[in-house]
Amino acid sequence: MTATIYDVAALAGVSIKSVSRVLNRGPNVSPKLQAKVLAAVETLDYRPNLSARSLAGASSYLIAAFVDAELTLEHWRSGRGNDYLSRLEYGALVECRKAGYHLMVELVDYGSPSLETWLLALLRSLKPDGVLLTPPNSDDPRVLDVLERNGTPFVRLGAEIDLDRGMRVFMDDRQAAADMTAHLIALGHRRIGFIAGPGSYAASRKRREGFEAAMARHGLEVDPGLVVEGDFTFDSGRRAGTAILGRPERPTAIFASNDDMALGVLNAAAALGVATPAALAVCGFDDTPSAMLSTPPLTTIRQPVAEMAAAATRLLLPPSAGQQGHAERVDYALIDRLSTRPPS
Amino acid sequence: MTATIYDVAALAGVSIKSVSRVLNRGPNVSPKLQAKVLAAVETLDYRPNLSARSLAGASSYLIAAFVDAELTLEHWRSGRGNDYLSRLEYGALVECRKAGYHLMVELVDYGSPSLETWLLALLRSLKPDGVLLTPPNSDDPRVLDVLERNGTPFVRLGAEIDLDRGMRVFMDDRQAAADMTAHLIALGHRRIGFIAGPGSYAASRKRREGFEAAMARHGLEVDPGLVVEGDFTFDSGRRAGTAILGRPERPTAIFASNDDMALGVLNAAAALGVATPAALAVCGFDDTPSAMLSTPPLTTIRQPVAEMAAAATRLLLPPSAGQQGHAERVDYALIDRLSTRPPS
DNA sequence: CTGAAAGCGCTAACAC
DNA sequence: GTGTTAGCGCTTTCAG
Repeated sequence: MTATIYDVAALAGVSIKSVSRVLNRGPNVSPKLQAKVLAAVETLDYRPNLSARSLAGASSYLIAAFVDAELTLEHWRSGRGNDYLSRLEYGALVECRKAGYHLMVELVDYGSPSLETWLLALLRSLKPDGVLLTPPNSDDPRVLDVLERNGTPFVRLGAEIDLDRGMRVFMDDRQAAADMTAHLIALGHRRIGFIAGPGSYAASRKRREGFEAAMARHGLEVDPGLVVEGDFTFDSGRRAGTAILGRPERPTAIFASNDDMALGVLNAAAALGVATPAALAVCGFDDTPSAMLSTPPLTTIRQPVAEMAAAATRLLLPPSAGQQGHAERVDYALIDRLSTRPPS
Repeated sequence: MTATIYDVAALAGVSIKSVSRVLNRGPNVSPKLQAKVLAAVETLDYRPNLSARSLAGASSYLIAAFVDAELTLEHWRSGRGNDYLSRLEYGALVECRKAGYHLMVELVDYGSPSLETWLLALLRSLKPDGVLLTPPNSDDPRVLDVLERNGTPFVRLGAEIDLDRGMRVFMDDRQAAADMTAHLIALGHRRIGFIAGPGSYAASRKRREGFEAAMARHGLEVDPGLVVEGDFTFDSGRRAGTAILGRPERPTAIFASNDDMALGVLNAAAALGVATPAALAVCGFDDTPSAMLSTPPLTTIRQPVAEMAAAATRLLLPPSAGQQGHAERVDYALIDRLSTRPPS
């Protein structure tokens, strides 16, 4: 009932191999033959069966995105959503679609002791043509090992270590944080509070470095009492904000390492009767959807997750497929909204 | 190099058919044989190849989620994120994983004139064991036609028309809106503003009906000047809020049909110097991540998207697979946060 | 209860 | 340029 390659070949009066060649842009196809095949494909509304292709050939037309199961489940359970994954998926999906590929998101248990075994089994059962690795797992040596051993091309998003392994797509977190800090300084702020992310995240460390570097470059001192470490959640931001605003000499601005924490600061300020942005400028990092929905809307760094995913996917797809060692930097943008203004 | 079913059979000293039977829980397997096979599978770290399974058998171990391409891309471009998709994926992914299935998200161009052709081709090339349909496309007759013609089981999320086609999972938007309205009334509110969603969405209409029904049941009049239609965006909520709050007799509460619009109302109130929740109670619908990150945090209805997706996925998976006509209702929850309190 | 053989629909060598 | 022929790794008849 469903048309197969044989039906197309029969209708076009050629061999199945010719049909295959036309469909796969193989060499040595006369225009006439191509036209006949294409016409037959059209009439029969034929589409090659993915499984058969994958089974017979080297390509599965499938890209897999490996996502940390625990982190992802925790995000979802807590109702915090998973904006990162959502954006990643858009970028990857759009590129896959253009090229006739499909995307499969796989939850990977990075905590499992049998991770390697499990991963290898997954790779063999799925045979993806390429794998997208998201942080913090872009830096997991076990994953890199398995992928390399299996010969599967992969792109690491925001990787920080072993930079010569696989392909990479990243943004400059350090410079972005420095830019944001410089932006506050240009506005006239001198006492600036900073809420860091967990030190276990490479991106957290980079952002903090950028903040400190920019302050130093402008000859400004970082008051240690104005730097607090949070864990990227709203609550930790609220607590950190409350602590910082409770100090005898208040800062005129607070830079939080991500948007959720910045929103927590906004909440803390409201609770303490500190007007934002009049009495306190607040800025974040990531440009999550909530950032533009807050009052006041948040000045932040737009992390181009979707673009990163799109670039990464293109690296995995032909014709650029699998350029070992290739690294690509994508640009961030400072989004200037209403939560930052000069100190009064 | 990669272990196949032959390797397992050889190691276990049985035929490949027996291995297949054990793996597929087929009938007539002696415990001894099963143990031998399982041991061999373990040692070889064997995992059946998905493509081969799909090609040979009736099952592809694949569930596809059809998502509106245009809507999704628009969400992405606007930076609004796509919380719905993210939650959907969570629910579906978790269930798929338990059952050894894989999830594939496909962007579908519902605006395309060749939609049917394209869909059919997709179904034939992927051969998914089931399809998850998201609104507003759960109600697209062309999609339902293709799916039915192709014999692919499908579940419609939040469908409103042709209720006898396929399987369905839904929540009671009308009752939820009525509950929220009753909640405001119980708090002491009498003049209540309402911001409706676009009339083209079935859910919008239901929510509005629920609001009106609850008001009527409590003998309260709906002031037409206090009901404005938005388009589910923050901006439309802000505009609607500004309009409502600009009226001579202000309401003491505003119920927005989704969270983004409710956040817009919060923003409008702040701009007009109207204190929330002291002078104005605000509530939303959906419980998006932003709802708990706002100041004040938003009272809202938690739409159990993940649970709906999980339930839908279970309906597609064995043993319950494809119970034509089956419909399942999932429960919402009224999340009472700080944006609503009695009128002062 | 278990095994042998026949494909599923395609790609890839290898001929012609 | 184009066609023939083997498989890819599994499930499914159909025998035993």
